[in-house]
Formats: sequence, structure tokens, C-alpha cells
Amino acid sequence: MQIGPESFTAAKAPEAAPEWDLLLDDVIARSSRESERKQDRSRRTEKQILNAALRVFGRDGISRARIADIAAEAGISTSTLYEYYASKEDLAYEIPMTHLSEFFCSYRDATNAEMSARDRLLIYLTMSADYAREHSEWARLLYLEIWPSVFVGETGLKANIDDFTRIIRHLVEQGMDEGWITRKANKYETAALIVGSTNQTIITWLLYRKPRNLTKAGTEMAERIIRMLEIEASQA
Amino acid sequence: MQIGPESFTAAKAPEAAPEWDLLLDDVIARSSRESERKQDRSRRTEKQILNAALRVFGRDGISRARIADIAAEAGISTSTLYEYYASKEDLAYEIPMTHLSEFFCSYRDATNAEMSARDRLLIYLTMSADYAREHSEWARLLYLEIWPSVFVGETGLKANIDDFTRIIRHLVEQGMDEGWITRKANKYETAALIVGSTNQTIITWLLYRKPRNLTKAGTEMAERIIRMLEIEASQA
DNA sequence: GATTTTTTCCGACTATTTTTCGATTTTATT
DNA sequence: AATAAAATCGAAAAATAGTCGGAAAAAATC
Repeated sequence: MQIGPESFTAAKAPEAAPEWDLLLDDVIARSSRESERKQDRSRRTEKQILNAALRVFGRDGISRARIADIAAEAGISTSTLYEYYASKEDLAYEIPMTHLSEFFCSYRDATNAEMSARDRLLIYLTMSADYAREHSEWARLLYLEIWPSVFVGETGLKANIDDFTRIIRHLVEQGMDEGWITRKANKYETAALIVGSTNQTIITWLLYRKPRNLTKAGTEMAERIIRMLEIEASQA
Repeated sequence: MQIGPESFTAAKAPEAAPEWDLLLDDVIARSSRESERKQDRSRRTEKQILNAALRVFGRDGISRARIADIAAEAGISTSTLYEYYASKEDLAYEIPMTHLSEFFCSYRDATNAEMSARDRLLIYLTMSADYAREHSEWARLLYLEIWPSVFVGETGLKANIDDFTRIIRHLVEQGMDEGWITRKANKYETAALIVGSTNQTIITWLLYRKPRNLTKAGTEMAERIIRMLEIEASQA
């Protein structure tokens, strides 16, 4: 039995809702960082750089992409680019942020604490796949180059990527409370199963454009995993 | 009904065994390539380069690693290294081959066509995780840097990585024949679920060294997936 | 609205790393 | 031992990343 702030609250069920909202708010706050630039002009430049970087990185991959190309694509000189980002790596790791933030926001808009964890998980996985389809250049960068990178740990992006799986772990816990996810299996293992299956579907599509319809494949995969978890939990 | 060599064989069951062996032989043949060097001296150099590259890439990652460091580690000049590999990228993509070949061989030794597909799948997944633990530098390179890379498609390595999942797809088909994998779900989807879950476990371990015991985690994950597939198939 | 301060931008430069090439050494062949 | 072939290396070129001081633009102050 743990001693903590929750010990003094009356019931557990009513507590779940605000806790979920707090998690999402926390995640969104961390992923959306305001520009520190003073002039409109340079906030525009900032966006131009990020857009150009997304295009060039998406086309050439991080290692093959050249800073000079990105600067040219953004319509500025290379030295100006260095005014904004200390290195190519820094720039690369900055890109996923913006979209991740947008994704988390649209996910928050699409759900609310009254929904069951089961539905929220289904929506989360479905939206992940669909968002990757809609923003395939960004997804290429995130899923194929940055997520698995050894060095994410050294950047501010790490927390954002961890948040992606933290949400799933949280939903797994709620799923256990709701009774459709077994408590016999380790929650981290369950989360790995969910994340891994979904990401594999997305990655395969990014690399081979198979299956053709990622939205459909993502939804089917999500529905199947949830169904399998339910059946598993219903067994003795 | 397809017309082909198999049409003239008597039964289908006896055919399954050689088919499996052929697949494995094919995979192993593709992954193990002999050196084309004429002198012993340079076959030694070749190995020194690959060993050095594994260490340096594993430590620094592909993009940060420097050719000069690898050459120094191998005890040769950088220009000699270029005599062997046309570029850093070429070198990086050559490394996974040797170990993949070794993995496929030890997998073949650990199984035989008399075993059920269920057991062969269990062993495959368990051995994958265990092999990654034993060769963590190599695994880092393969799982975190090369497998997801956009450019694997342009190299000879692509076929070897595809083989890794091809074996799983083949086992899924046999699992359907054996009746413990449902035919209602797409076999590619089932394979994605299996590969994704397993890889996610390995990748998490490589990045965070969690869970502590990868061999145990890999085995548990494999057993759980198979159990879930069995339950799924047993449902109406 | 002129001047001062801050912010942004760029050209020219340096530093680092990759890659090439011809000369040299080593090994195999006769 | 002479010759050919294979392998190695040092030095220099090519490519790319990254720095710096001052000009230009914008904002703030008077």
C-alpha cells in the first residue's frame, strides 16, 4: 500500500478522469514550444527552415542531406541557418516536435475522459497510423530515422517520444481497471506489444507502401490487438 | 488451382518439410558471401575492418563515426579502407550480413522440419532476442540504424532483412495449416504483429536496457503472442 | 523622425572529414 | 631472381560542416 496524495481522496473512479486530462495537458505542454524569436521575420524564417529541412531530410535522409541544400531550399544562406540551429543533428531532432504536438492536440480533441480506455486506445492507434499517412515525410523522419536513433536520449525530443508510449502505458493501466486487459501480464510487455505491432504496420508502409491503404490497415491492426487482449483477459 | 511442379507429387504434407529446408538453405546462401580477395593478407584485413567498424559504429553510431577512426582501429590507413569499401555507407551496410548469416545457421541447427511450426516460431523469436543480447553492438547497428533506414532498399542487404520476415511469414502460413493461426486475418498482418512485438522488445532493451533480462522478456513475449494467436484461432 | 540598440542576415573564411590517385611495398607466379 | 599482380600507403583534392565580424533591417528610445 502506497502513501501519497491519493490516499486522502474519497474514491478512485472519479479521480481517473482529471488524471487523464492532466497527462494529456502535460504531454502537450512539453511538445509545444514557443519560438523565442523577437521578430516576425525570423519566426517566418524559422518555419521556412523547418519546412525545407523536412523536405530535404525526407528526400535524402539525415545523413545524406546537406545543410547547404536545406538553406537554399529555405531561401537563406547557410550561415543564417546556423544562427537558428547549432548543427544538422539539432535541426533534425527539432522537426518531429512540431508535428507531434499537433498530433497530441488533435488526439485530445478527438477524445474525452468519459470515453472508455478501450475506445481511447483504439482511436489513438488508428489516429497514429492515419497521421503517418497524411504526413508521410514527417513520419519517415520520425519512424525510420529518429525514433530508433541511438542519440535521441541526448536531446529534448526523448521526452516527447517517451510521451507517445507513456500514453499507451496509461491506457493499458486503465484497461486493466476496466477489466479487458489481463493483470497477469506485465504492463510494459502489453504496451510493447501494442506499440510494436502498430509501428511495424506504419514502418512497412513507409518503406514499401504496403499495405496500400494504411488507414485501413492501422484500424484493422488496432481492432485486432484489442480484440485479442479482450479474449486473453476473458480466459481463466 | 495452380499448375506447377507440385501438381505431380502425391501428397502435400510430405512436401512441407523439404520446402522449409529449401527456404532456409536459400536464406543462408544469400546471407553468406565468400570473400573475393586473392591473398590471405587481405582476407585478414577485411575481417579487421569489419570488426573495427562494428566497434566504432556501435559506439558512435553511423553518422558520427569517422572513417579515419575505423581505419586506425583496424590498424590500416584510411586509403586502404577505401580499397575495400567504396564509402562509409557501403561499409555500414555490409556489417549486418555476417552475423545475420551466423544467426540463420544456428537457427537451422536448432530446428528441423519434423518440429511443428508453432515450436519453430517460438524458437525463432526466442533466438532473435537472445542473439541480440549476445551481440548487442551488432544488434544496435541492425535494429536501430540499418533496418529502419530508408536506403536499405538500394543495397544487397535488403534481401537479407526481407528474409528475416519472410521466414516468419512462412511460419505463419504453416501455422494456418496446423490450425492454430486463424485464416480470417491477413497473413501479412499477423506477421507484422509478431515481428513488431518482438522487435519492440529488443529495441527497448537496446535503448534503455529495460527489461533487464532480454532473453526472459523475449521468451515471454514470444510465448504470449503465440498463446494469443492460439486463443484467437480457437474462437468461432 | 532621428538616433541608438537589438536582432537578423550574409560573405568570406576556417576546420573537419571524405575520397582520390600515383608511388611503393608485399605477395604470388614463372 | 625476374615479372606480374595485389595490396598498402602518404599526400593532396574535393566535399561538407561550422565560425566570425560586420552590414542591413527592425525595434526601441529619445
